[in-house]
Amino acid sequence: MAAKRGGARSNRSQRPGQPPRPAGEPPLSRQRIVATAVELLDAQGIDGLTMRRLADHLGSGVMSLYWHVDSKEDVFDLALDAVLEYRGSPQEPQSEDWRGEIVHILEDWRASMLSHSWSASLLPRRALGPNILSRLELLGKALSRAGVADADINAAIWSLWNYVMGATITRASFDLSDDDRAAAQQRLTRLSERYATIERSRLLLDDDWDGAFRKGLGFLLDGLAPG
Amino acid sequence: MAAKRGGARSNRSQRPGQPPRPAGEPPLSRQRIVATAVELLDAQGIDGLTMRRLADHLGSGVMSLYWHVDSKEDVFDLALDAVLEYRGSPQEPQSEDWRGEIVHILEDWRASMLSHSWSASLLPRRALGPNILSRLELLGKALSRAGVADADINAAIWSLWNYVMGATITRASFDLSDDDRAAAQQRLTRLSERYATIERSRLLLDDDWDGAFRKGLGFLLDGLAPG
DNA sequence: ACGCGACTCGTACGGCGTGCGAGTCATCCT
DNA sequence: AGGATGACTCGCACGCCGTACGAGTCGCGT
Repeated sequence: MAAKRGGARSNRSQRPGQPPRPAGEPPLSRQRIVATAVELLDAQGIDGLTMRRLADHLGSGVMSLYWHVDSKEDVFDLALDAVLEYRGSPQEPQSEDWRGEIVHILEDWRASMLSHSWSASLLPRRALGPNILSRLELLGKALSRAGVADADINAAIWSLWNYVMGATITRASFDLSDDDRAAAQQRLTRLSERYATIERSRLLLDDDWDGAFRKGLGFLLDGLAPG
Repeated sequence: MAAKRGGARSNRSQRPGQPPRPAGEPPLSRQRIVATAVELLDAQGIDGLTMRRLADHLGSGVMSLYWHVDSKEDVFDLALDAVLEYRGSPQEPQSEDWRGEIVHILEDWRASMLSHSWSASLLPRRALGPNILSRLELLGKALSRAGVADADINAAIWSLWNYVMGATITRASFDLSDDDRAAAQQRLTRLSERYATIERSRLLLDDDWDGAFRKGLGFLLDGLAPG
């Protein structure tokens, strides 16, 4: 009763005969809306997505969107899950190199999110879509094969999830402000008595994000499955 | 030139003689604005903070706020940093239990953010305020004392930061949806062939967040400073 | 012929952040 | 004393937002 219509739209294409579309635009559909939303988000960031702009890009009226989606929140959810689809190696390698496999899963995850940088700051407040769950499942399987005790599996999964989320979100948000970071480091230097250690290590200037990600992930995996 | 006035407001209280305030409200000030913003955020969440509401609670006109802050973004920044102030143990323990110390720093950090749950989803897109830097400095010192090599210090700091951020953000966002999680787990069960592993481990039902946080942190520290 | 469901969309409402410029009042300079 | 200055407050108005509502179109089953 809340919305005009509950959840399951998408009776797409059950249209029996081809309805001759004039020429201009293909018909509106959930998929087309989501795809366009992702484009817009990629191009303009989170604030760049408005229902009006979305409708413009689709060549439709604003309110038509609401037949296919429940709300703008809904659009965010769909766009996020769409972007996080996992195209893993097609033939399950099932190798014994569980560590390499886990690293691969997580690096791919991070890469997916970083190539749509809005997704990092979006994910925290959204539900887990099916594509996210698939990734978690994959991770769980790999950990299990790696010999992590059943009792530790959940903690292990969450640890890795936490690490990846934190790293990705941090990376995505620092990315934007390149000379801000230089400025910040300078501020540190000026106050070097208060921030001696991180000033010395040049924490804010270090920009080998990928290396740092791998290194930290290595530490974590060392702890998770020693030997 | 961008804003009417750059950064350094805050010539507060340099007023020579007490200007006799009538009785009603104390004068507007950056501090009062930030404090009220935090109250509002705590009570109503991120969307609950609007400039109009903020002004109402302060008993002032909306536009008066803009004398003291640059923009709503500015208010967010200030509120975030205010909430993340570290009130550590007053007498630096300087103990040899570096591990306990690190755990304490990070648990306190997490607790600070969780007690203002909006902060978790806000932090990703903001600059590092002085209070955040202080915490990083503390962490760096402790790691250094723990014997982490200079070359690894940055990676270690970021690893712990990532872990804490990820864990906190995840916790804060899952918190809100308690039976959503039950529903999600049920969905898993229905599709148990696709999600066998995480269904079996009851990943989505496990709600010992604090325990999982400590456990995962333990893993990471094991990897960071073995022995 | 007619109703019905799927779908589209114009209008309108209430709320938002904030630019602008006018108003108040204590202080300082002459 | 008189005027200028600067700190601060605030009402108005603009353009944008998400979306409730209800009217309109069109192909189909009867």
